[in-house]
Amino acid sequence: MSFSVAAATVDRASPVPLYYQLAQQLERAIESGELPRGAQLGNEIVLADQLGLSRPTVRRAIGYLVERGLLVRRRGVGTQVVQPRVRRRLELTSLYDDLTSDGQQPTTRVLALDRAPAPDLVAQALGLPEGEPVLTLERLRLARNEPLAVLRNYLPVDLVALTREALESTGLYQLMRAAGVRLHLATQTVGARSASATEARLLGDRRNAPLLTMQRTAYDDSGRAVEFASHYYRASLYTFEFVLSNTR
Amino acid sequence: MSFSVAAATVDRASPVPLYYQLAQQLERAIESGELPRGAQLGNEIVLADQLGLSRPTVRRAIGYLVERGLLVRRRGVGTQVVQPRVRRRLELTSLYDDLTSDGQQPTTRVLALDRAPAPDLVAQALGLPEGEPVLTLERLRLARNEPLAVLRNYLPVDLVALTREALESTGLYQLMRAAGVRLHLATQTVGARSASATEARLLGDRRNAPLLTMQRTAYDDSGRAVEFASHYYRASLYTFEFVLSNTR
DNA sequence: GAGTGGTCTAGACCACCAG
DNA sequence: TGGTGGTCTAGACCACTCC
Repeated sequence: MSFSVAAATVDRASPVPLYYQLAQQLERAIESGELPRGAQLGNEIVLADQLGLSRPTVRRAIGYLVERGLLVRRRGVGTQVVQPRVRRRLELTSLYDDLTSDGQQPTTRVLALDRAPAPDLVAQALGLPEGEPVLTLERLRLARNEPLAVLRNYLPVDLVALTREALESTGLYQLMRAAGVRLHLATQTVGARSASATEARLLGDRRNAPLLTMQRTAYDDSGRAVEFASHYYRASLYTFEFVLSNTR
Repeated sequence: MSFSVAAATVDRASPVPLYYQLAQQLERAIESGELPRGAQLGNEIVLADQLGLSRPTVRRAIGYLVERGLLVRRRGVGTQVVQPRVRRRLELTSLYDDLTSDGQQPTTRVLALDRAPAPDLVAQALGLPEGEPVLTLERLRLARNEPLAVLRNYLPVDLVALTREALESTGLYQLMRAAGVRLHLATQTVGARSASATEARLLGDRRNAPLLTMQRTAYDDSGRAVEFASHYYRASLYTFEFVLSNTR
């Protein structure tokens, strides 16, 4: 059975690209179960016709969802829904955003917020001279009143003005975006280690408890390094999930 | 200074898509340092002209590299090289492939290879009835003669014929590909925990040593689940690295 | 205003898969 | 053999950035 996506419509007056409007509508249809696992999407040319779009535009929308693992295309066969229960692909979002959208009521305690000379590793990641002052930030993140992670971030001093109040009521990435920083790219390293006594105390866990660690360098759309982060999470409460796909 | 990519050529007789040929040549130029960090790529229309390609084809090649974090495009400005020292994006490859390409001389000891009823978690991941027999596989992976990870895999019984010999001389994914399985998509969860006494003994590490864990369900291009894996790695020897990008 | 990438179109031909 | 996606072309117009 080939599903008709007649419900989809695009708004040509909107500044949002047509392919993206279509992709979002398809994504919603998949997440709502309207397009169940295995559903055929129907051939691209007909689809384009129904929507009043060209085939390349429709293909681009489909390609976006294929890339994110929601659809599969097979030549001679068609396009099908792969994953009804979608895990969101690990995206360029913050822990705060993720917890909020999961309804986990994140809270934050600012442990430190000041300017300090950049340690070697940080200076190197941000492309600054060693010892250059950087905005240095340490936060304890809790979810449902349970300590979850310690977040250490380093930012160029001129990037964004931060206050304890702002940081306790929202996420760092939201503040950066509000300050006009457009995050574009990040490289991340995920590992594990045992908690030191200090780390264990902060997290309310036992010494040597397993920690999940993440280091990240984020770049804006000009290629400038705008953030270095070194975080650790209680492994009993947190994991990273993501989708890998093989579309050339 | 705008770099001329006159060196690039495409072979129209090749079955490899033109955009992909171009993308690979650009990637090599970036990795070799021929296109250093910050280099301008030069305008798309001229580039297309020089290469004898259409602009959409050139854009597709560039878009592929933007997606992988090697290039940045800015409207009104141009396309630049972002990352000279590229970390390979976490891709749908096996640990064996990764170690081989890093020159780390992986070796494998097969600890178990048999058919057994699928545990609940495995049956659910593979979409099989509970207790259905599955190919069950446990391997110890070493790099430079040092124990690195224990790999446990579960596969549908009819998928591929495996022998201890084959598994000790190459990677599982290579064997699956050779058997005609086309891996297309995987969902992964990365976490951490402490090693049990048994796990520690296998890895030659101490009890309670931190482990990095990874669970993966992989699908072929028809959307069929073809592998469930539950692996653990010595955290002192292994990390996951990947690039996140924000191209819609 | 000049130059860049961002989007979109309307075709064309090919490769693969199923019946 | 017919239908599907995969690739490619040659344009067009727009939005943004910088001078």
